Amino acid sequence: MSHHDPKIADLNCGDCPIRHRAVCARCETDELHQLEAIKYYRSFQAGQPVIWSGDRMEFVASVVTGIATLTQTMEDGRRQMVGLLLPSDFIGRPGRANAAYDVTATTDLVMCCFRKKPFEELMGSTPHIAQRLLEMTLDELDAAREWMLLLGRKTAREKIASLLTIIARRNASLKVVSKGGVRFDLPLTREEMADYLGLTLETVSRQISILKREGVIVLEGKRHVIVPNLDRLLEETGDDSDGGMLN
Amino acid sequence: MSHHDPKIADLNCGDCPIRHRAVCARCETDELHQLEAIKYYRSFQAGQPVIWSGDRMEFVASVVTGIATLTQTMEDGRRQMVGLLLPSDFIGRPGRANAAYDVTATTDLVMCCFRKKPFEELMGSTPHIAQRLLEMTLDELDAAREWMLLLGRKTAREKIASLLTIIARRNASLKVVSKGGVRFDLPLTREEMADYLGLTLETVSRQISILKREGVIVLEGKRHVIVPNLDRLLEETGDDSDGGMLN
DNA sequence: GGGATGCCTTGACCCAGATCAATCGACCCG
DNA sequence: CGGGTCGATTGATCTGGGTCAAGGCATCCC
Repeated sequence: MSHHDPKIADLNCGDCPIRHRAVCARCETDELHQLEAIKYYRSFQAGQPVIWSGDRMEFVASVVTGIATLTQTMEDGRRQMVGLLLPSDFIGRPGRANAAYDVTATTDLVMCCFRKKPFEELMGSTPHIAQRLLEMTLDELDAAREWMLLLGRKTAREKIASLLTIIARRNASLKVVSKGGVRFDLPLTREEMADYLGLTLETVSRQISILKREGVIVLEGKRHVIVPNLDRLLEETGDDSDGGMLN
Repeated sequence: MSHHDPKIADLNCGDCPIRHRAVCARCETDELHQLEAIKYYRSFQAGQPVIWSGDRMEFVASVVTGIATLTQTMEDGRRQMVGLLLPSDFIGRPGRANAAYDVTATTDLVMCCFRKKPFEELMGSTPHIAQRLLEMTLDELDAAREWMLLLGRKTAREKIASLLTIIARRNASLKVVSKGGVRFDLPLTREEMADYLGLTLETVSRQISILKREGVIVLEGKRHVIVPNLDRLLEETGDDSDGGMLN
């Protein structure tokens, strides 16, 4: 990835791919300059840890490119992923000194970081940042609650179908194939999928095989998924079929 | 409850029991007067629905006394509780027209409501409200993520112990008995506990019986719980024993 | 070429928790 | 008082997904 991303360190906020979806989305140009003054980029390779739970956090950040995960671990090693961070998602919590979760880069990752102290000060004087952060946090809360339904009540098959649907929906790099079909790469290993879904990796593997056998999905290698008919996949999620007109 | 709460409708914000923990916690007296001008109280009896998912919501609110629940339901009837709203907790989402969850009063409930439109305007002009709401939303997000770990990875016994611990910790009406022990009333039926924990009501009942048989808890009637040794209960939750020094 | 490693798949078996069903007790009401 | 309702308990049985174990298939490195 980095070899055709030559000068991300010099990236101008105006040209930033997440300019209109990240915490800075609502900022006017002068506010953007203030953020620009305290920002710096950090890159991580796929698989690298970004922070461990309990570590002191000197910064908050936005994901620019790549994918990171938030994970909680119990003493005996049981793990539950509690968040999937895609481009424009926010990492860290203003007003908290230590990380509450393990953060890991699952693909190559570029983050736009702000030192915490100046960011917090800027938030006090720039309502546009605080407003956007509130909005993003409310969205994350909704996503967390949807995930609670999945973890508490869905079957293994429904969990897999739901995860594939979410990746298909949120992933910018997806390609449309034919009418009603899409294709995309899985950004997670089977084990990471299991950690996200509250399953074991064996069950994930088996359910994917079953969906493949039934023609709901087609695999090209282990990671590339083709969904010939997205509606068909949607039926398997257990969710309200009619997209549930919220908002 | 209402017979010794004679004039809640006339309650002055200065005397409000949730004055220092709700959305209004950070407000100065003049800001409080502005909120006071648009507030009104609503009461619900135990068991009454407050709103159904999808309904138009004309207000946002704080829980003043009592307990409400947020629940999601799948078409086939599977239910998952996604939030437990205790006094000072906030209901509704600024900027959203329709409710995303079913809200139900599980005990007699009094809410302090604000019509949505004026509240949103006030939020724009009163950073103290938006700040506090952001803080509360971040706390709820953390709670939701802790619940994701419970739903995805804990055993039935650990789930019950965790729920009892949370109720013991958050419940103001709890009494301390002897050294290291507490007693309190369960605000939920077995079925509601099951909906919260991602279990069936039979499993909830069985696990409670087992904890009782082992002396971890003592029941007085169906609803009143005595925990002779809170540390003992804590050991059963599966959580880090040392309260996990965050923040 | 031939290990070694990482990720994935598949099979055999088992068990925690779901399901189905009967019973109990507290409370209410005619 | 007897019958109905609602919540809770307990038993018997079943099963979805966990656990344990054996390969498979790339990729990498000596």
